[in-house]
Amino acid sequence: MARPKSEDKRNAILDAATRLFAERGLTAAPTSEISKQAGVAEGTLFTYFETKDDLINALYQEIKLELADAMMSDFPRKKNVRTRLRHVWDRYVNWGIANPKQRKVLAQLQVSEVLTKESRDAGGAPFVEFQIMIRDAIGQRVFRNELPAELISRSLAALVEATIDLTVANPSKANKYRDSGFQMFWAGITKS
Amino acid sequence: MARPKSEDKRNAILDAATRLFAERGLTAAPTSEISKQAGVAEGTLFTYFETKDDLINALYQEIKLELADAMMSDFPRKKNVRTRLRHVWDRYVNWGIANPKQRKVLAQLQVSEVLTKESRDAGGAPFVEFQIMIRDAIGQRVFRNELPAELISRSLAALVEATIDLTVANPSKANKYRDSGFQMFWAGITKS
DNA sequence: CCTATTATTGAGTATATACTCAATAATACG
DNA sequence: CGTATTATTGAGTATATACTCAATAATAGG
Repeated sequence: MARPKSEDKRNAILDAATRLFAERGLTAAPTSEISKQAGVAEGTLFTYFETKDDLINALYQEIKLELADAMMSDFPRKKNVRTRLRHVWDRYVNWGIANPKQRKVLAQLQVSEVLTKESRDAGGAPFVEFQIMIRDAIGQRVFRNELPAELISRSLAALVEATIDLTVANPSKANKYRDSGFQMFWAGITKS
Repeated sequence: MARPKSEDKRNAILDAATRLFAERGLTAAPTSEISKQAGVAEGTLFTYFETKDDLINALYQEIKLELADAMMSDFPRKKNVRTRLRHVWDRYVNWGIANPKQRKVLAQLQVSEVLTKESRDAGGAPFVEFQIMIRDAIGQRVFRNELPAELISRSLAALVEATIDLTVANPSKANKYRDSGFQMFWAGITKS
């Protein structure tokens, strides 16, 4: 294996793509610009990613992994469900505020037609521990009766996203939004 | 004014665009294909919409208007807040199930970079009555303290979207999903 | 029925951009 | 070192597509 690929260049390409996709959208960000901003020749981009679609799919998995890492680091496995959910909630909110471009790209990718089923599956993989927690809690009847697990995960994600948007628009109320948002979520899923 | 434009042709173009955008995404649907499916020459498309971006912006406003009409028709203005919210909830869910393509296009448009601020404002206009209802209810302390109006609207939208997705995946449980989703929403926003 | 005006057509154009490839440079390994 | 292998470069290519425009058709108003 003579002359290995550089992890740095790969990351530079993914970083530049994140910036440009967030600013201009997936299709309005040409590979020529991405490679220029990454500090490599355009041809080099294609030694790291066979096609632009491959780059997009790789970026999706990368960002999902970052998000999962942020959410699940120091996860308090021994604490009760509410504490664990609050942990995930806070980490997710913090990540979103700190990484607006990643968040914007993710929003575009979720609805795009270029993501393969494999990418979607791979993107979900880092969240299995979270999903297992939800299923366990359902088994232990922590939540309102008959609530599907997917409804719970999706409402968490949706309320976090709304919380982040509000916080970005009005940063001084960050703590208030974080609390109200979680209270609303928790009240919605638990028994009255 | 010799030879007027045809409302039918305009609608045919918007319909074809909806289909193609839903199937292939905004940028992968060429104007040549849109006009072909609409049964007009490509040049005709550009007499109805100056640019493709204009077409996209017009389509956005059109779909938002349809959705608002569906949600607010027969709106029970005299009934209590819960009943009114449930009305909106049910209509929104029904519209989403009946109009999967419109819903998919809307999801793409919300995160796209081509929507102008004017379009976003115009798209929100048909929902003012709904927004006013929320603000009134907040004034009357119907909801949990300190919940921002935007958090309420967004969580309704998000939970409806999740409910629709679940229903489409498992139509026999439509009624169950519709009920659990709304219960979750209502429990989340009202005082315990 | 005339005619001024505007819609319709579709072949043609200008432009953008994903991807290629021959030449060159770097490096792992013997 | 020497060399086989692979990365790097960037000018060039093939292709796609948004938009134009001259010719033609339709229609409102007189």
